[in-house]
This record gives sequence, structure tokens and C-alpha cells, in this order.
Amino acid sequence: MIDIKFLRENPDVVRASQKGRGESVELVDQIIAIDEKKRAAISEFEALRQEQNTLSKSVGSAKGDEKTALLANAKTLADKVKAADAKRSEVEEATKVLLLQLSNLLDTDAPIGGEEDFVTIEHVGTPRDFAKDGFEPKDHVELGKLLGAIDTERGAKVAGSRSYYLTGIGALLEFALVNYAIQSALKNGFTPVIPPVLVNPAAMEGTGFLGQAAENVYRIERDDVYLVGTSEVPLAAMHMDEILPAEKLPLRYAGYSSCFRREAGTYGKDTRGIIRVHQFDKVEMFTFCKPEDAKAEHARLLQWEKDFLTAMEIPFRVIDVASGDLGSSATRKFDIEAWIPTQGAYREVTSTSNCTEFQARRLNIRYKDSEGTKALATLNGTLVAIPRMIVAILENHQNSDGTVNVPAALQPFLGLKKFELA
RNA sequence: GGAGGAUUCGCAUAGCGGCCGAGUGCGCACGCUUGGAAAGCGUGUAUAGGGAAACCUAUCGAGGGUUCAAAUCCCUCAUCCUCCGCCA
Repeated sequence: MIDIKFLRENPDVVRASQKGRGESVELVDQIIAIDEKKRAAISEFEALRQEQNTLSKSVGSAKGDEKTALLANAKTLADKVKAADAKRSEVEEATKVLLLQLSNLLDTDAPIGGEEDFVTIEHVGTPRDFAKDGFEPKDHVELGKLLGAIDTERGAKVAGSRSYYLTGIGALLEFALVNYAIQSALKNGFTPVIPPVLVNPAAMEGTGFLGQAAENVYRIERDDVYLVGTSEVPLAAMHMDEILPAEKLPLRYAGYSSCFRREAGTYGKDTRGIIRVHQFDKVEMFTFCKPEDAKAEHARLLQWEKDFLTAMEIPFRVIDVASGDLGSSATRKFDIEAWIPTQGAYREVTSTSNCTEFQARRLNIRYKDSEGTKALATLNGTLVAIPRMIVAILENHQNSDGTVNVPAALQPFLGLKKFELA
């Protein structure tokens, strides 16, 4: 949610941001109009209420005929107050509905355009030359089978498309990745968290996942709860309706959880393997900090993501995601894309977003220092999303016979230097 | 799933339908006192909205209702605690 005061004073900035995202510019003017109506309705209600409060007090002390007269008066006033109150809450509700539709302001440094208009910030590492190594790389599905690590056929049998089993060294690899991720997060000052993955509508709504992203969310209708698509949701909502002391900031959490995604509208996209699945595990970084520190924190999150990929010895590139492809809460987003040899392409493995005060305002999270309470900023970033990391590791570190070398950083967690054939 | 009890200012509690945005204790802040500290004394101590300001309005788990007037009465829901049932 955008600060309504900011919007009142800088409508052009908000209009430009909406335009950059390819979203409704008209919405800004609708909000300005209804905000004026809202304030008028509030004033009217408050004036009447004040009158009523005064009158009510005099009723209490009055006696006899005087009291009867006052009561009649008060009765008509009460009806007026009721009407004004109804009008007020109606307009307030309508204002909120519109305000919630408005996306976060774009960072002025974010590239403008659609999905294809990202800016590549850097390349790290060099894609391996398999021709030079003298063999054709196998894809992760084939490697997963040879190693007894991934079983997509039985996954489909039991749970439908985009489902899979991680077995044997596949499962061990997940544990190793998670342990390595948590250990580095601890080193960087994060508090490890295992959050709930089943959350209520307020948490989902507050984090902004019931807007444009709603169709990708699993909903358990019977109990009115949702399965989270990322632990960003329970981590952000953890401090919903709270006021945090300034000296506690920045607050950094590393959440490990399963993530559930409907993947609606992706028919035919990444149908092979475990690049795009309905359920996967992920370690997510989440920060609450002062707004003025958000940019620096965003850079830190990106650096920690890069450190992870580097430790996995995987070539990657960093992109600055274009305005049209940002989530509604993000002011700016960086994706890290790992090199996938059999696709001859860089594919997204992690992503970090700066949500400035947008998400915190929706969730009613503030911080307090000596000057008072203020909005705070939230940021999130993937430390490791298991399936895609497994894909990257298997494909990049494979040998001609189908065995796979284990990155040095993971060896202590696996007690292995190499994954042998099953 | 069933039966009870609870939910008030950071914490603990008081609270009669009008004198309650709300008392008390603790905690915290500032001041006095003191050689210094403790004790003692005094003052202050929520959040949001509207307004240039004085100030006004709202909030006693949430939402409805009754009433001129609700922390206080009624209804629904949520959460927590105890007991019973079931269960990893």
C-alpha cells in the first residue's frame, strides 16, 4: 500500500510509476477523487458525533420534562449519526479497495519495459565447454534417473503433473543444500525460522499475493486458509500489527519451508523435469529495516545470493528485472540466473526484491524510535530454491559417465566428493 | 468434535450502562532528594485519523445489535487456558 499522503502530494510520480508498470494510470485519479470524498465523510461524521457526545452527557444529568425533551432531540441526532457513520465506513472501504489495487512505486533506477527488457548487470563464471570435454551433456532428468536421485514418473503417478520424488542422493543433496544455506545465513546474522505454510487470508492479502498473483495460490476453501508459495508470506506476516523497537532493526530471518504453486497458465512451459513444479523447498531471506537502509540491504541480499551460487561453482548472470515484470510489492528486483548447459540458457534460480514500505504498510508493521512510530521497509531474497539448484548442480558438474562431482562447499555436508551411479 | 473459563494502556490487574480513554501496582523516562546509589517524592508514559493550531474523533480481542449513551447488556466469530473424546 502506498502512503496516501504521498499520493495526494505527488500524483504525477504515482502516475508515472503505474505507466512504467503497464498498469492503470486512471486508478490514481480515482483514488484522489474518492480520498476527498472520504475525508469529507469523516469530517461530517465527527462533527455529528461530537454533538451527540455532548448531548448524551447532558441527558445523564437532566431530570423530568427537561430530560424528556433532550431525549427526543438525541433520538433524531442518533439517527443522523448512524447514517453518517454508515456513509463513512462505506467510503472508507471503497477507498481501501482501490488503494490496495495500486502497486508499489517503481525505483527510478529500475529498467522500464516488459519481461524481455531486463538489463544484465554482470556475468560470473564461464559456461563449461562440453565439446572440449568431449561429450554431450545429459539433462537433469536423465542424470537424476542414472543417479537414482529424481523420480518424476512416480511423482506424476501419485501426485499429478509437475510432481516428483527426490530419492537417495537427491534427498541427501537437499539436506546438504539446506544445511549449507542455513549455516551461511547464521554467519550473516539471520535467525533461522521454520514458519507455518498454511496461512490465513490476512497474511496472504497483506503480503500482496491475492492480487495479480492470486491464481497461482492454493486455497483450502473448507478451512479458509492458503498454502504459501514462499515463506516470504509467513515471515513478513510474523510481525503483522506490531511496532518494532528501532534498536532491533535490521531484523533478518532465514525461513526454510515448502512452497506451493499452482503454476496456472504455464501449460507446456518447462514440462520436463523439476524446473517448474507445484511443490518445492526453499530457504528464503527476509529483512525488516529502516526505509533509508533498504537499498543497501537489497545489495547485501543480492551479494549473499551471489556468494551461494559461487560456492556451488555454477556460472550465472545477474539481471535487473524490468518494470513490467515486477511483483506488485517490489520497487526493484534482481534475479540470478544460472547457466543450464542442456538448455544453452540462463534460468532463474534466485530473486531478490525491495518492497520498501509497501508491504509493511499493508501488514501494519511499524518501528518506533525516539521521534515516534514510522513505516519500515521489507525485503526478501532466495538463498536457495532446491529443485532448480539441483538441476544446476547436476547439469554443470556432470561427468561423461553420468556421475556428478560435488561442489567443495557441499562435500562436508554430504561426506562425498562425487555422486555415483545408482 | 463436546463441556466450561478467559481476552482491558509494555506486564499484572480494577472496572457500577452516563462521573471511563479508562483507576491501581510494576516497568520505563525526566526531575527533586543524596557524597553516590537505593528508597522516597513529583511529573510523564498507547495507536490511528481529521485540523495551520487549539482541539476533535475512533480504538477496552474482531464484527454486528440494543440504547439518547456500551469496556459494562445481547448475538456471531477468532485466539488462549482447563477437562473429555480422537490422534502424529
